[in-house]
Amino acid sequence: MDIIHTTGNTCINKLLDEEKDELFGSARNLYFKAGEGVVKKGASVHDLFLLKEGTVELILDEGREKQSLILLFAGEIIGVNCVYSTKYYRFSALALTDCEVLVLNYRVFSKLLTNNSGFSMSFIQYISMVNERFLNWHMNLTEKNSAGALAFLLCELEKSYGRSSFEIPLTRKDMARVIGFSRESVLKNLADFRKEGIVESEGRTIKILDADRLHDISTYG
Amino acid sequence: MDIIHTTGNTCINKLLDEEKDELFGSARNLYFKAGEGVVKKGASVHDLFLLKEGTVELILDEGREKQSLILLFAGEIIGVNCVYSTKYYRFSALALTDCEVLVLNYRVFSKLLTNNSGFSMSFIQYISMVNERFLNWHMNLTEKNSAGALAFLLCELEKSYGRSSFEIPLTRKDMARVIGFSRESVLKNLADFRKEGIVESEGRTIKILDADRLHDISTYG
DNA sequence: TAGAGAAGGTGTAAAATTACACCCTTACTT
DNA sequence: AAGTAAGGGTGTAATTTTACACCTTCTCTA
Repeated sequence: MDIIHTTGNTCINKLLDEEKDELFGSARNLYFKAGEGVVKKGASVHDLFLLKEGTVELILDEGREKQSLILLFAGEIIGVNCVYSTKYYRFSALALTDCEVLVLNYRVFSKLLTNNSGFSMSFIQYISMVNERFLNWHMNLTEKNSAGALAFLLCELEKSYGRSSFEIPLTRKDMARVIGFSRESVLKNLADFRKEGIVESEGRTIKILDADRLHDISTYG
Repeated sequence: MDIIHTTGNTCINKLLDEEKDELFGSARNLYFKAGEGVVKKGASVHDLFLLKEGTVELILDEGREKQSLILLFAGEIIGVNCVYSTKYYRFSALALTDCEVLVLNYRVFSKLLTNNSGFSMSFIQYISMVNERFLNWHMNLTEKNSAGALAFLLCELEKSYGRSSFEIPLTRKDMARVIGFSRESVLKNLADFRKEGIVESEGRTIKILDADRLHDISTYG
């Protein structure tokens, strides 16, 4: 199955220069340290948080926080689904790395959607793609066994960072939560991957040696 | 957790009378028998399928067809996420009951989105809500044990039909696929529910006796 | 009306995952 | 420098779910 993977939303490019000036002129930058909360579940959506740099994890921090929703990388609007539906965040976002967020003004954004039909059509495409990505992510993780889910996560990280060797922004416990399995399952599967020469891992440094094999495990696992 | 449950999309009500005439004038009705395929995964999205009557199941009919995506009831546009993203269906839709579908012309619909900003904003709200519903449905099923998942399904059906007693449009095997567990798990949990006086069930006739208890099992199961 | 097939149902065995217990190492704190 | 907390790691037991085997009922069809 193809993994739909937005490389960031492009709808803002549909704006005229003067509209961009208005949107960015009313925007401000926020910086978050790794581990900080970016948005809090239940809070009202006042503005749109465009993730310019870093990785965040979306979590449903309820009683049962077995599994996180998804990881978001640079280019995504955090909680874009909630902006025009519930108007409050349905989940929390946690910075996994240091993050830079551009806060776009809700009223300006909405006005531009209303006035510029090219922009609104492009935004419809964007949220449709985000929808697909969420669903795809979740289906990929929940239909798999623990090995397949871990392989999927590693493949996604490789793709997002564009390198086969990277520092994973998650502890083993975090990885378990993201893929919806136990910490022990992550450790055991990671040990298996090492034994079979599919990955090298030492602490947070992960190097994917056999991407094809990993992808197969992700697909058929 | 609140279950977001669209009672059908209302964005079409934002259209002017003449726009409605144009949209419905170019539309046609299709009728499907229970068991028939409504849309096929991989097919291009030519038009929008508005489900006027009946219940359909969305399935990712790949090799691993462990779990279906969601059930859709009257009022929903089938595959609305795909219309402006992938442009082809990412899943198949199967009629569980006899269905009536209103086929809306894609070009007319898109033109109205472009020309009527109130409609497009309302459509953005609609697809955001659909997004929420998909995610909520999936999270509810995958975070639960088999009893909780079955309880969730029964609660959703009760809510959709607006009655505590109904004919379930699914065989036990179907129910298993919808909630992502095995047929035996469904049967055993259903037997437990009967023993504990939570439901009565005889074949496809289901009567919910203790909705509160069922809801608790759904929430904490 | 006999037979096949689909559906509901249940017990037991097998498989997978989680939970627990415990180890080692590192890094931070006092 | 010792103590403690957090993270990585691994074996074994407990739990959950699935798989298998088998039975009954109902319906459709030859």
